[in-house]
Formats: sequence, C-alpha cells, structure tokens
Amino acid sequence: MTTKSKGVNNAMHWFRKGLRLADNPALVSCLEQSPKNIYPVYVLDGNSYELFRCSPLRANFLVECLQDLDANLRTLGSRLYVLSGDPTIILPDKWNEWNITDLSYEEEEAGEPYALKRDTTIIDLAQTSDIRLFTAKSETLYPLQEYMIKAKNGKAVPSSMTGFQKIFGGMPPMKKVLPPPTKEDFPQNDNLAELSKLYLPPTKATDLPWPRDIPRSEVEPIWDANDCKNLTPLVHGGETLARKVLKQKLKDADWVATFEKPKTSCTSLEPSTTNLSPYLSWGCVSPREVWVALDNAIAKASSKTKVSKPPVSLHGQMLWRDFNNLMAHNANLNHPGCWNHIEGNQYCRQVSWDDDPQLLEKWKRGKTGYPWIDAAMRQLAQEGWIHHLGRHAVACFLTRGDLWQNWEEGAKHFEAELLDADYALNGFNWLWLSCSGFFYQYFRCYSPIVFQKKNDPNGNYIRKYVPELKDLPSKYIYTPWEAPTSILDKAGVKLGKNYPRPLVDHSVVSKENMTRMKQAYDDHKVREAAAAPKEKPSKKKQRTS
DNA sequence: GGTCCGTTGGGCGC
DNA sequence: GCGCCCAACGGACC
Repeated sequence: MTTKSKGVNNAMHWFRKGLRLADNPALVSCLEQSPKNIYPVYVLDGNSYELFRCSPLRANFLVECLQDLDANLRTLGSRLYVLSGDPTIILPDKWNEWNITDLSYEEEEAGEPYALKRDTTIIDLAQTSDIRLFTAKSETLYPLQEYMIKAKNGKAVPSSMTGFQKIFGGMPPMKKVLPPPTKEDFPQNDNLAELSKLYLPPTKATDLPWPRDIPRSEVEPIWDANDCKNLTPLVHGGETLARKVLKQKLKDADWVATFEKPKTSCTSLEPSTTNLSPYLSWGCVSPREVWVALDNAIAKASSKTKVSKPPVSLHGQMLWRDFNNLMAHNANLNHPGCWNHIEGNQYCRQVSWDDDPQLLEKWKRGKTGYPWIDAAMRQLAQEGWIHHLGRHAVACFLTRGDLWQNWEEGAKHFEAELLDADYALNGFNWLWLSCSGFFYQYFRCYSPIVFQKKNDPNGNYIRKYVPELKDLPSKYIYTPWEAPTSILDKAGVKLGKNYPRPLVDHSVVSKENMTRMKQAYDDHKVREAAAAPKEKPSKKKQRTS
C-alpha cells in the first residue's frame, strides 16, 4: 500500500445510501488521512436503484436527504457536491479535475446487482488511477460476512429467524457508534469559494434525472409525476429529522421495552410503530445507533416492565433487517441478482403465477373492490408507507390469497412507492407472503374482510383512504357489495361506477389457490428429487459404512 | 421417521 | 380474550 504524507492528499467521500455524517466509518477513515481537501459527493444517477421506479415521494425524500446533508456539512465548513450522470464516468472526471488521491464509500452489502456492477467498475478505475480506497460495511449491525463465517462453521447459513438469532447471540460485542465528525476534522477546501455556485443539491423532486429520462413503468403513474403537493409523506428525509424521530419515538421507555410487533395496529390513523424504516433504508441513521438507542431506552423502563424479546421486540425488528440482508447476500452469492426474482433464487419456490396486467393495475390503484385492501394501497400511494401487517394483507391478496399474480410485480411496485423500500427486506417479505420462501403455511391466509374488522370495526381507516365509501354504515364498510341498494344510494355509493365490485370472491378463490399452491409444492418436490437423484443414496452409504 | 416449531390466520365455543 | 381445531407446509433437531 502506498503511503502518502500528511496534507498532500485530496479525498472524495461518495455518498450513495448511508446519507449521514454520524456513525459513518468510511467517511471517518478517509478523514483520518488528514486530507488537504475533501469533496463529499452524491451522484444523481438516473440508472441507479434508488431512482429506478421511483415515486415522487421517494424522489422528494432523497432531495430532502441531500439538502440536509449539505446543510450539516456546511456547519462543518464543508459542503455536498451533487453531480449528475453515470458515476463510472463522472467520478473519474472529477478525480482528475480535483486531483483526488483517496476515495471512501459505504459498501453495498445485500448484493443489489446494479450497485455491485457499478462498484466493481469504480474499484477497477480507482486502482488504475492510483487512488486509495477507504470502504466500510455499515449498512447492518455486523458486516454480513461475519455472520457467514460464524454460521458456516461446518453448517449451512440459517434460513430461519430462529437460526439467525442463534448466530447473532454468538457474535462479538458490536462496534461502537462513531460520533459525527467535527469542524476540526474537515479541511477547508482550497476552491470552496470558486465552486460555491456549482454542484448544488436539487431543491425539488423534478430536478432529479427522473422521470423524463427513465422509462419508469409500462403503465400510467398513479400520481401526477411532477406533483408532490397533494401527497402527505409519512416522514420527511434527512439525518437531522431521523435523529429527531428516533429521540421522540424512544422517549417512552415502557413503550419501547414492551413493544411487540404483531400487537401493533395497521389500521390506526397515526402509525403505531417507530417511523424509522425510511431513515434506516436510506442510511440517514445507522442501525447500530438505533440498536444502542433501544438499549438506552429499555434501561430507563420501570423495573416492573416485562421486557419483550426478539423477534417481536424492537431489537427484534433490527435483527429481521440483518437477517433479510444476509439472505439476500447469500442468494446473490450463489446466483448474482436473483434475490428479487423467481428464477435462480435458491430460496424461492417456482410457482406458475398468472399474468393479468389489468388485475395488477387494479391492485396498484386500490380498486380491487375490497375496501380494506384498497385503503392500504391508497395509503401507499398517498404517504409512501403502509404498516407491516397491512403489507402482509395486500401482498397475500395479490399473490397466493386472491389474485394469483406474480410477486415480482408486487415487489417492483413496493420498491417504487415505499419511502422505506429496501432491496433485501422487500424481496424477503414478498417471498414470505407469497409462500414462495421462508414461510410455507399457505393454508393460513389473510382475509381481506375479517383480518382488520376486529381492530377497526367502524372502518375509520377505510373511511380515510377510500372516501367514496365514507358514509356507509359500519355493517357494510368492509363489504359494500352486501349492502342493500337503498343503503348504497343513501351513502352515495354506486357499485361498478364510483366504487368497483369485488374483483374476485375471496371465499372461493382462496380455497382454489390453496389447491394450486399444494400442486406447486408437489411439483417442487418432484423437481428437487430429479435434480439430485444420486446425492441421497451416496450420503446413506457414507453413514452406514 | 417422528416430533416440534415457525414474529403476526380464521372460525368457533366458552 | 383465550384455547382449540382446521388440514397439514418445510426445516430443524433428535
């Protein structure tokens, strides 16, 4: 490794995810080289995962993150340089122009194919240009490789949460959370004044290289592509807000200590969970910081409090995140890029899903005729968020429960619309809900009617998000097609006109679909047996000899 | 090869 | 609000 004397190197920190200053080990290790100048950059990359299939709410969230990052850097006497284009072209240009000698960035861990390809190219280019790399794995509580090593130990990587928790229990103490760099850590760039009006962060979603340059979707957008005005995001972007939300949500120590995910409500009009997921997925806050904050909050809970445990506790939610990343990482190691696909995905059952663009479109737009499903889908479009259990219900409805549509399509839609869209978590949950992987009890099926009726008998959630039904009596709010004409008339509901009739009869199709799933599982067994005909006998031989 | 378990199902009786 | 059954999955563990 070439060593360069202090003060003659020029550094670049490349933000991709990890849009924060605190607990950013790659940035810190770069600053530790005491560079003469540092250029914190973000590249608006029209082809990147973050922007591909990206709703205005997501675009807007990114803009807010960049604005906040720039503001925070300016308090340290630095700033964010926002570039536009293909990073593998634009970054080498800037290395040359700014005489960059050191480059740092947070590594992509789950194995998202575009990011991996991009980074491989950048690593090659950096080596060619004799640029020193300072990278760090800080997307998860522990680097995924460390779980892999711990797990292997002669065994397979666990594919259940229980198995993962065992691995996790044997991990060494977690790395300490790094404080944000101080003003003294940041050099004053020679040319800061000269560049003051260049490379400024975008101020609105339409400044991003989207949607003009990107073929976003085959279908018409659900929202006005240029307009976020009428949308009401769950939270706004940025590290500053992330910390505020973290502090606020963890203030009630007893709430934190007794949190049980399955007991939180997905129909409450105010989110019953922490709202931290968007910040975690964009890296506005580090998972370790959240972990420690949970520790601290629980320590303050009253001694009588019965503290909840993983997997249902808040710490458990952080474990799910790492577990999902590990599964994505492992799947992609064996078959690069397979994670959000059926083909080649070792964890995914091959199921012959139907392909009906009209049904898919009605699901996306919240026009299935099942008010509870439609309410959740419209909350997604409106706020960029649905409660986890709501996601379960709509994902089950689209796939194995009712419409029998390919989960890949549902995953793509979530990826575009969710503020907290996360490659690893999204893929895992669609595999789970469609009974394609990790969860196989297909006879346990969410009802689009009764699942939430007990939590929200008056249907307030439906009344909020499906306003055309708001005047229906509670008795029919979940099942408007059962209401007498006089009641529908009184409520201003015209079935098939201003609110659709149900696309399918759940009680019928859910049973039919169980039979289809049984068949798919049987076919899977046959394929497995055919794929490895000699393996089992030879193993037996070894054992008996 | 048997048994138990799996973050969060639905329906019923009590 | 709880316990039990429904019909019956794969994977871990013995």
